[in-house]
Amino acid sequence: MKFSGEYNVSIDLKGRVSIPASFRDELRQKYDSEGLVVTRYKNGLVAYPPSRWEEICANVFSMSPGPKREANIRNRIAPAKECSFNAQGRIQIPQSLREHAGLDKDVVVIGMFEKIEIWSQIAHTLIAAESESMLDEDAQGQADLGF
Amino acid sequence: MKFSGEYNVSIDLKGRVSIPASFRDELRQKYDSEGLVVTRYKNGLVAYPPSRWEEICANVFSMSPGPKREANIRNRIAPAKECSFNAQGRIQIPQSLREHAGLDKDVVVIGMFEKIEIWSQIAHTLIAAESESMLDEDAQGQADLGF
DNA sequence: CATTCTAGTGTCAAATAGTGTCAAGTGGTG
DNA sequence: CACCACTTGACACTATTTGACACTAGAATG
Repeated sequence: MKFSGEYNVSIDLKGRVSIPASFRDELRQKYDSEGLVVTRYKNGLVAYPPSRWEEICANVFSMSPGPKREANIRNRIAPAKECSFNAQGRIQIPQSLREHAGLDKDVVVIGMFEKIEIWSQIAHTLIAAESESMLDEDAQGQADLGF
Repeated sequence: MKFSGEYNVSIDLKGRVSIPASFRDELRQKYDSEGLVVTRYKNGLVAYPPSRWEEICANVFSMSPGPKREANIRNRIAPAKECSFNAQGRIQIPQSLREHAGLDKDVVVIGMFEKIEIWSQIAHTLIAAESESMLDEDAQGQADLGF
């Protein structure tokens, strides 16, 4: 059972986000971890179990020098921060990441199997609507998938 | 734990930039240093622990004479300035470097493992957006890396 | 040569951000 | 409907960052 499900959670006045208990259980059991590595992703955030993050970093650092490697380092690796849970299961998200994602009061946390996405409610509404219309336009593709 | 994380800091009216406490701790512990060597880098600035800077200088000076060696000396080595922290953890950035990077009020400081980059907010927003669209366009590549 | 400007320094104190913890809400489950 | 686990808001406390101001050194001006 990987991370899954969509949760509306709130952010407290100091920038801490509650991570759903089911995700914390999963992390403890499958990854033996009490925290997450959070970084930028599009105009939201993404969080990985620390062990997964190490693998990703190793992959990026082994790329040959060039603009793609640099873009990954600049926009994914460098802004990343390991955040651990407090007694209430909240993580403190650094200010720069909160600003990047426009987090403020209402936040959506989504289990994406190997990773967890974190969006502001607004950004999530937008991206979900966009995805929905993409699916709409491809009735055949959807049918082929069995939907 | 090398330098990492992205911080929005401000520059005071005399051109001093606050360096995040986590970077200062790292410098003190791993490099036994109370300052940074700052120089030009693209249209921003980059800062190194003094011991790393010595190595870089040695590498440049051992190049065989030619336009590349000269360009390195002219644009990287010559403009560099060692800046030490004041009691509040700020460094004074020379005027010529501030002008080069267009620093004015809002500044972004980014930990890049062995070095620290310093950008004006505007320049950083631009470069990050550029990097982001490069990553966006290569979904396959990103998936291969494990993101 | 005296005076005025400007850039830079040192320091203080206010403002802001982050941490730890408690207890009140909330919603799901039996 | 009562219980329980989870989530949320709140508060006190600490650490960090920021704005302000007085002071110094050196350059520019008359």
